[in-house]
Amino acid sequence: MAQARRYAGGVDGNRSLERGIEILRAFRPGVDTLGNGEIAERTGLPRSTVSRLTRTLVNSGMLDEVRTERSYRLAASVISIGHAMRTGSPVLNTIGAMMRAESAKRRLNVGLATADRTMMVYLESIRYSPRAALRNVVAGQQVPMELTSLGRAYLAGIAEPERERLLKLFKRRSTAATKALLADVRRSISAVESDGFCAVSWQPAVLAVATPIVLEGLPVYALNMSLQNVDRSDALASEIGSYLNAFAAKCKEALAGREPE
Amino acid sequence: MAQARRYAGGVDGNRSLERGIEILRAFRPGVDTLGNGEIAERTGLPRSTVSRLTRTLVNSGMLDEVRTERSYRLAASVISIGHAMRTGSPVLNTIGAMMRAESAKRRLNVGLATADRTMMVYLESIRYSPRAALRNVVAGQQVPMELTSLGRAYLAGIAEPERERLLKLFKRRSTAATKALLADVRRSISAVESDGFCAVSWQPAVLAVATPIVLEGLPVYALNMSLQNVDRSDALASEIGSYLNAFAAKCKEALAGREPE
DNA sequence: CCCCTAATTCCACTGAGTGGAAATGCGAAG
DNA sequence: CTTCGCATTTCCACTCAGTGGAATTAGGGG
Repeated sequence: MAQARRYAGGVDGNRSLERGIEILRAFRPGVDTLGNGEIAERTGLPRSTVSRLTRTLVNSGMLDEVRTERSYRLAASVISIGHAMRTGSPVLNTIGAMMRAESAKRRLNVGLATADRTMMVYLESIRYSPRAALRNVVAGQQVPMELTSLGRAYLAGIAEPERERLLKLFKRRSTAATKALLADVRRSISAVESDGFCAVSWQPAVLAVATPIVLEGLPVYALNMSLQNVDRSDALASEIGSYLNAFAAKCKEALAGREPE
Repeated sequence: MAQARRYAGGVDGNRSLERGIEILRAFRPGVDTLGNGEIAERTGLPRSTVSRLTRTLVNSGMLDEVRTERSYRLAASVISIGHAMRTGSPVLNTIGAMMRAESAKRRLNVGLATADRTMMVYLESIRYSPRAALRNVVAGQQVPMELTSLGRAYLAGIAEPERERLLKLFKRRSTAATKALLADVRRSISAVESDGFCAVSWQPAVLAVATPIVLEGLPVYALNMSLQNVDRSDALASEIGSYLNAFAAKCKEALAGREPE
């Protein structure tokens, strides 16, 4: 009776685990609860399978069940694992404090991110604000790779084949202006290669510059500095860029010291 | 040849998914990389199984592989899921800003947490600091349930049978002073029932008071306020406690307004 | 109260997953 | 460069865990 479509993962890869992770991923930022039906829709999995997997995720503490509305939400466990990821990260451990100091010194925002598929994910984002009405740190927030300085610096830092693979994905998803966009992305990558950084303003009146951090045995990271409420100008971009280059050099030095550990 | 011990999960529950989650959990705060061997040791799973599951987790983006040292670390994906959890949380969305305002107004730390097994996990922790040398927000950080005001307030907020189940677990794990400790926990629970809050100083010179937040269709949360560099005094505790009660009432009002949504 | 919708459980089937053994890879020592 | 020793990965035959369509149950609205 079971007409399971043959699993493509082959000998490596565990189908149920993959599917369970897919279910967790179905909870995108902003969604609170999802019912099994919605999950089945979003993931394309059979409803009965979803029913069983969500139950397992509840038992494992990754989901909380909301009996009154027959639905689920991400449980606190996921942020404790996220916290473990951040405290484990040797890069964040080493340069987190430096980033804070630099933000205060230069009076601008400093961020550190790496890639999750086609998005950049902040590991840390320090917002400079003159008054202590500080923002909450947005660790975990995602921004699109192809539109941001962070993402383009990342692209400049990774190996050729992976870069081309990602560029193809952008082509597929952005509806309009693809050609101009891709050219712009490549221009940013060249800028990183020649100047060490690239500058982008994907949000109005925000100027951001970023540079890749490439270290053996670690994913490629991107470090950025940004400033709000300014007009984009090449002079300003290169000023911030020079700060960024200097700071990135200091970071790499610090990281080189503690890496072999 | 395969002599798999019969899976206890029965018809509900997916063994592979459970095991995969166990592997993610093996990365506790502070650990950077783990090899398959270490993971097998920590989880008690067969080495070959671990090998296959870690590969799946890499393919699913939850782990990064460090080829040079044949090991794995948590990938950025886990913090984006964590971020989704935080931005989805209706409680945090509603009272996050209020917490920040309250922290500034009362000049003390304000935190919001819920339970992950026997630990309390901060969803938000706003540290008051007179100078803007603010700390990074420690969302995701865990503190032991039985030793903290947060945890005891949580215990006071949950249903009887679940509470007794947890108390038994504490008995099992704490080596010394169990009896005195449990009595102390029960005293805190009584305090919550009579005064609305409990006060605990589990860290030297830090006074913390907490109160539960119980809402239909949501996990039980605990809200706390704390102050550093003070001596524990009942007068101070009840002063902060009254602030906390007032603030919690305001929070519950705000939450009642937006819950039915 | 009864229908309608959606989630859950049932069930027979089978291939996905298993774990011990063998092979492979990697680093260190000679 | 070769050999040894350890750890990880691959192989493989076996079988039970997992599957998904159908039946059932549970809610919620009229």
